[in-house]
Parts: sequence; C-alpha cells; structure tokens
Amino acid sequence: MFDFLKNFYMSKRHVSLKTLAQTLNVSMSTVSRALRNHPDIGPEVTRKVQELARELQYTPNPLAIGLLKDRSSTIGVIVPDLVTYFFSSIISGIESMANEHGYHIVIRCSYESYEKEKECLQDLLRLRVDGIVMCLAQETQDYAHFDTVLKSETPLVFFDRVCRPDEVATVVVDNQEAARRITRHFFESGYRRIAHIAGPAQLNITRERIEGYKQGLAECNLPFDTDLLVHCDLSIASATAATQRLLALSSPPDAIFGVNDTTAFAAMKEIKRQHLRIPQDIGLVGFTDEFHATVVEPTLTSVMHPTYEMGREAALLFLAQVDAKVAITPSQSVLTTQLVVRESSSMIPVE
Amino acid sequence: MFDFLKNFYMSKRHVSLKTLAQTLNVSMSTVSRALRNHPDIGPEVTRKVQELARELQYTPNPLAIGLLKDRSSTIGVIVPDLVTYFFSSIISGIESMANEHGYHIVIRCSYESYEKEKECLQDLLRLRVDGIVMCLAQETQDYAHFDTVLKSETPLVFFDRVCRPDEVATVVVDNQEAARRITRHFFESGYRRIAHIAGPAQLNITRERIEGYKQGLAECNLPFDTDLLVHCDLSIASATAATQRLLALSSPPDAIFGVNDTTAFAAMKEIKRQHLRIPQDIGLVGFTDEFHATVVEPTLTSVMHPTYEMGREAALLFLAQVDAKVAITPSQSVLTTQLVVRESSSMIPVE
DNA sequence: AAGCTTTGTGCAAAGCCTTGCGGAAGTATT
DNA sequence: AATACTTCCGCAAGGCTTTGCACAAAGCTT
Repeated sequence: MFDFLKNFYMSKRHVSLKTLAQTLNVSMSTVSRALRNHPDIGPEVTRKVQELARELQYTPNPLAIGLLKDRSSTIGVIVPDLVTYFFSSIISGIESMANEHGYHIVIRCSYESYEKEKECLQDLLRLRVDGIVMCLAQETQDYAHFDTVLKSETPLVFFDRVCRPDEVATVVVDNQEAARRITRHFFESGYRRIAHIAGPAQLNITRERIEGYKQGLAECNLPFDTDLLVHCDLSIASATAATQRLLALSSPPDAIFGVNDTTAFAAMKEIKRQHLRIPQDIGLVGFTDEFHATVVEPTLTSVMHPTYEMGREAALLFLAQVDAKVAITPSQSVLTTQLVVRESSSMIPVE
Repeated sequence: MFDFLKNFYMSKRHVSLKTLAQTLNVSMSTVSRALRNHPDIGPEVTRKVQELARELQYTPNPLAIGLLKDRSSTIGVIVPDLVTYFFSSIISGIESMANEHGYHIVIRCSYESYEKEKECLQDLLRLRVDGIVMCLAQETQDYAHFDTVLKSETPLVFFDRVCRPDEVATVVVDNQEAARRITRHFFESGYRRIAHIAGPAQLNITRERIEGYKQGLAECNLPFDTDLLVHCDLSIASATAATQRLLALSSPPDAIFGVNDTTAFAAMKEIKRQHLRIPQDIGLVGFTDEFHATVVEPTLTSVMHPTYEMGREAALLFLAQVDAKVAITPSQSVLTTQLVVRESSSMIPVE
C-alpha cells in the first residue's frame, strides 16, 4: 500500500516519528500515542499509523529515548583480558542475561593494568552506561577510582576479584571451601607434602585460596610449611619459575595445587621436563577448569567454575540495583564450585 | 573555588551544559563554544567556563551528540560464539582498534543460529550502531537479511566466514594457500594418504580449504581420493565420527588435516583411543593455532591465524567506510597465515 | 559626532521522543 | 436550545548539544 513511500523514505538513514507524522498528516504526538495503543487515539488512526510504521520499519531512536529517560540501556563490562576462556565465558553469561532484559553490553579491556582500568571506567561513565560489571585488574591495589562511580550512583558489580564489598555488589566463588577440598582430596589420595602456587597477594582470590589451603592442611593434621607456599603473578613464566623453586627444595612436594589452570599447565610442563611422572611422583590440581583441562595429558583435576552462571549472576545483581528505586545494601553472591577429579591427582588412574 | 557548588551539582546524576550556563549566568551556547576554545568567546569567560567544567567534571552527553550528528560512536559486533579463543581474540583486536578511534563496541552472540543472527542484526540496527563487524553463523545459508543493512548504508564488515563479497568488505586468511601448504608439508614429511576433515559445505572457509587441499595433492602428484574427504559440522562429536569413518576405511589415511583445531583435537583423541601413534602411524595438522595446540601431547602442528590482527583489520575496514564520504567498493583483505610445525606431523620429533 | 568594523554573546532551530494540558468537534442530557 | 460530557488530537516543553545568524557594545575612522 505504501510502497511508493517506502522507496522514498528508505533513502533517508532512519525513519522517525516525524516522517510518519508528515506522511499521514497528523502530529508527532498522535503517532507516538497510536504506536503504543493509547486509548486517546481513534482506532482508524491507530491502525493507519501502525501499518505505516510496519511498512517503513520504524523503530524508535534509542538515543532520543536515552536522552529523555536519562538511561542508555547499556551495561559497561570491563575485563582484565578478553581472550582467556574464564573471562570470555563470563562475558557470554553477562551478554545473555543482559539481552534478556533489553540491555546491550559494551566491552572494555583493562589488560590487567591499573591505569587502563581507570581509563575504561571513565570512558564508560562518559558514555552514560546504566551500570558497570567488572573484574579488577591484577595491578589494581588502590580503589579510590571507584568513588566517582559510587557517587554518580551508577550500579556497580564486581565478579571474581573484588574490593570494597560493603559498598559494591559482588559475585565470587567459594574459594576457601574449594581450596580446602583440594587439599583434603590430595590427602585422601595419599599425598603428604602438598604445595600451593598462589597468585598475587593483593587479590582476594589469592588470600581466600591460601586460607582454604591452610584450613585443609590443619584438618588433615599436616603441618603448614612456608617453603611449600610460593607466589606467582599468573603469567606462564612466573608459574614455571615457581614450580622450579618447589621442585628444587631439599624436601620437594609430592603434590601441587595451582591457583588457576594456567599456572597448573605451566607446572605440568615443568614437571614433565624434569622427567617426573604425574600423578605418581607429583599430584597436580588446577582451578577454573578451562577446556584445556580435558585435553592435556594427563588430564587435569580442577575446580569447575560456573563461569557462565557467574556472568549471569553478575548481570542479575546489576538488574537488582536498577530495579531497586532506593539505594539498597549491595548483595554478595557466592557460587559453589565442584572439584572434578581427573588423572593428574589420582594414584589410581581414572577412566 | 567552586567547592560549594560541586557538592550541590554532584547530587545530580550528570552535569550538563545547562548546569554550567546557569551557574555562570551565561548562555549554553557560550559555554559550548568556550569549551572548544572558539575564538568568538572572550579569554576571561573561556577560562572561567573551562575551570568550572573541570571542577564539576563535565563531559558532554554522547546521547545528545549522537542525536545531533546521527551517529552513536558504536560498532556492533556479532560472533557465532563468544567463548572460543578464535573469536575472543578477534574481538580483542576489534576492541583495541575501535577504542583507538573513539568507538565503543557492543557485542552480540548468534550462537551459530541463523534466526539469532537475524535478531542480533535487527537489534543492533535499532540501536543505531555506526557499523557492524561480524562473522556469519554456521547455520546461515540465506543472505537476504543483509539487504536491510546495506540499504541503511550502515558499514558492514565480515571476517573469516563471508558472503556477498562484492557488496560487503571482508577480512579472510589465505585459506587455500594454507591448505595447499599443509598438504605439501605432509607429503614432504613422507605421508602419502592424506585425508581432510572439512567443515560445513556452505562456508567459504570450507570450500577454500578443500580447494587448497586438492591443489596440494595435485602438485605432489597424489590422486584425489573422495574417501579421504569427509565433512563435519565443527562439533567435537561430529569430528570424532568423521575420524572414525576415516580410520575404518579399508585403506585408511596416514595423515589427517582438520579444518580447525577443535576438529584436530577430537581426531587426536580418537586416534589415541584406537592406540595409533601420532605422528608415526598418523600425521595430524590443525588450523587456527589455539593456545591448546602447544599443550596437547603430541603438540599439534597448526596454521597460525593472526586473529588479533584480523580483528584490527576488520575494524579498520569499518573505519575506512566511515571516512569515505562517498560509497566505495568494499575492499577485500586477505591476511597471510603461517604453518607452525610441531610434533604431530613430523616423523622426526621436533624440539 | 556619525558611521563602520570588531568583539563577544545570545536566540533559536534541529535532531527524536514522551506527556501534561488545552481545545475542537461531536454526542447526549435536561 | 443550551449545557455537559466524550472522543480525539495538537501544542509545547523538556532532555542535551551544536551552530548559523542576529544583535549589542565598544572601538575606530573620517
């Protein structure tokens, strides 16, 4: 019916309310109301407007709506690294939850840098995102840059690596409990000198896992030997070096618990290079359960992170803050992990 | 100096030109010009305005600017899958290039589904993104849904999996050349019955790699045996099944070239399960060179994709279309890959 | 002193949408 | 026939920014 118009208007970049109004010789307000089936508008006019809108594929300009309502329907997401499975699967979870609720996500990467993190944060605030969901950069030790965010009343959610938990909503896993379980699992499998390659000291995940490690040792009546607790910065090189230090001890460990899978992989490589056998000579367990874990040889025992759910939960905490008209006390969400036992930690080979 | 105002205005969600104007008793236009150092504005006023703007941390509202300039400074990115290394590293490349040029990226995931791809596309157009950078979903065989995009004159860029190359800018790798090299590499390493597990027939990457495979065979004076060319849908299960079909042949292959690393990993698992040795009994080569390739045992020979560069290049093609005031013929960019020889394909073990 | 040029500012429109309010036409009531 | 209601629609403002144009004041020339 409106074919002749269609071609004409399609040449314009976008169809607006004005376009519709002028075509039908009614006012923009009438069009606006007709589209939302406002009772004030007569059925005939409503029908015509809606028909033309469909014909011309009219969609409201989100920029205009954003301006009006002071919201962009956009969530800013900052991750330390886009490439790692851990983060990309969390992003995937955020994306799905966000989309289900009409939000889009804008991704920024801090590359584990404190300066870059600040920059991303500022950029996203400038962009007027409705909220920010993020994981702290490894470098970040000072948390003052979040003052701006809190003051602007932009909902903020941290996942995995967190800070200021009293002011900001957080999603984490049961790090301590998982580390405790790993330690006990080692003990029950017959290992007695259990080492831990930990991460950077300022990260909450590092502290919590160390805590669980110690707790596990205590429960098994094993002494805590400071020689067996080494730190690394999560890079492969540094994890390799940490492994070498452990293996060079006069009384080396018979089991190693890596703070994450990358660390564990590096350890595995080094252990093999020194012609030690896994799990016979050294037991090995990782954390996060990346896809790699099932590919390496021997397959790696690891703590399964519900990463996708973590992303969804983080987005959910954002939504909760938006819905809450008044300021609410930020909620802390703790997800449970699962220890997946594979070849690298069982004296009796698993299938 | 303006501290007393600062506290007052900070309570508002955002500081606008109006805020500044009212505070200083000048008009909004004066403020706007002063901020951009327009010569029309006196030095005294300019100084005052800029000082207050800094004090109150004024930043222009991108929604208003977008409305005015009819652009959102946003690039929509659609990937079939967020979690795979291949895509996440491409996203990383897009993000870096986009940010360097003042753009933000909005991510959507098609989950390899045709319907979802259409939906994402519509959503992003509705969002008024300035351009779309994407990779086709595996399911997509009909390309009519891009008419809308082309008609709206929204710059469009495909990477890796492409269609309508005459109308849309594309970034791909030298698939055919790489496949040819793999085949020759097998031949030079002494393999004679070289099989290829190909992907879904509708994908350009599948066709090009098959073409290169055949070309390589011809150059080595090897016959093309249809038994040795099998298809899979890129899933692990289907790749495993394909491998089984190959190994069950009365005259099985002594080398397998997988269409990507996931396929190759699945093949590796199956080959090992049948107690065949790699590379002695069967040579194996993958494509894409994910991180896993160096972790598996034996390490996997693979074609290194410049994924990060691919992302940057894709974003660059978008930028080129934006800069070009007039419609330009879309450019095709071909990136070169590199064959990384590891243990899985060399009779003589590499270091 | 009258007229002209600078110099510095503000008005208003445009970009798109929503919504309170006012108003015209028509119908029903008394 | 005059009044009171419906029914249906448009005006205009507000949200934020940019920019062409007009205007006022001041300084200059003749």
